Amino acid sequence: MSGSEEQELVAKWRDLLTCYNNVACDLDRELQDQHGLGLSEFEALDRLIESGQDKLRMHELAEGMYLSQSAFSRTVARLERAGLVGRSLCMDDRRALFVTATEAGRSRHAEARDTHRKVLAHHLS
Amino acid sequence: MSGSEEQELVAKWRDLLTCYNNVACDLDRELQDQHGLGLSEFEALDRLIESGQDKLRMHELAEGMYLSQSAFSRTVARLERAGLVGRSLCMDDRRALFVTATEAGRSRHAEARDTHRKVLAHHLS
DNA sequence: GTGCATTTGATGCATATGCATGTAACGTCT
DNA sequence: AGACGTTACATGCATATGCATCAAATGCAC
Repeated sequence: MSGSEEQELVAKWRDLLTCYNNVACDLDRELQDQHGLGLSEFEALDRLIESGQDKLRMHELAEGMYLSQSAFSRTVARLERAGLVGRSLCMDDRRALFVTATEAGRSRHAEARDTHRKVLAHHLS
Repeated sequence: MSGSEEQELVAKWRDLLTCYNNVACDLDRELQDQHGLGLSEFEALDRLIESGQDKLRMHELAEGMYLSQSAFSRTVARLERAGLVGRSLCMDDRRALFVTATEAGRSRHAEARDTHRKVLAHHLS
């Protein structure tokens, strides 16, 4: 790999690093301040509701998410503690858990969605 | 903002989120395992050495970095504890501190640089 | 069926982070 | 010179994260 290719690669990475942190930090702060939701909590809730499914297995919801399994587990636990999702046993496979958005979860998500989109538009347009 | 524009925006954000986390997580793990350096520590050391300056004020080094002031302060503190940088008083402005890479810092950086570039190339090419 | 690897989710632990705040030095204005 | 706002760093605190590990249920080979 040539020196200039390296430089390009590093520059690309630093852009990614900076851009991500700007957006993530701002997004997390806004969501937290205005809706009491962390970034990961919103992401999980958003994906759950946008899936159109009434309930998803933990594993299905975790799929495509950027978190480690443990961090995801705790994220859902926080959502549950906040009353925004519920968990129920899956009879087909008793290792698995279903996650469902509660009514409170749906309305919180609806409120937060505007903030989310606004911050994204501000940074990524 | 139309629905499809929103979708596009969200998709863009999720790509960024996923991509960043993949690279950052992998990079941090490799740097930590192979060289005992965290991602932020490497970034700080890299920027210090690449600057070509013998010493930089904390504030100058922090500039353009993605961390909060407190996180940056602790990152440099870790580098110092590891013997990879030194800090010295700035006589012009006694609030400021100079940061300098030690010999150990320079050689550690040289070792880690390959790993860094390799991981970046693997993810961003 | 039995044994064993695999899968699913939770948890202990160490650590990095952001926010708020503290401290000291600087600059300015009067 | 004195008062006051600003700047440069450090630190207390709460929290989110990853890794390793654990427990339980499942599947698979025999």
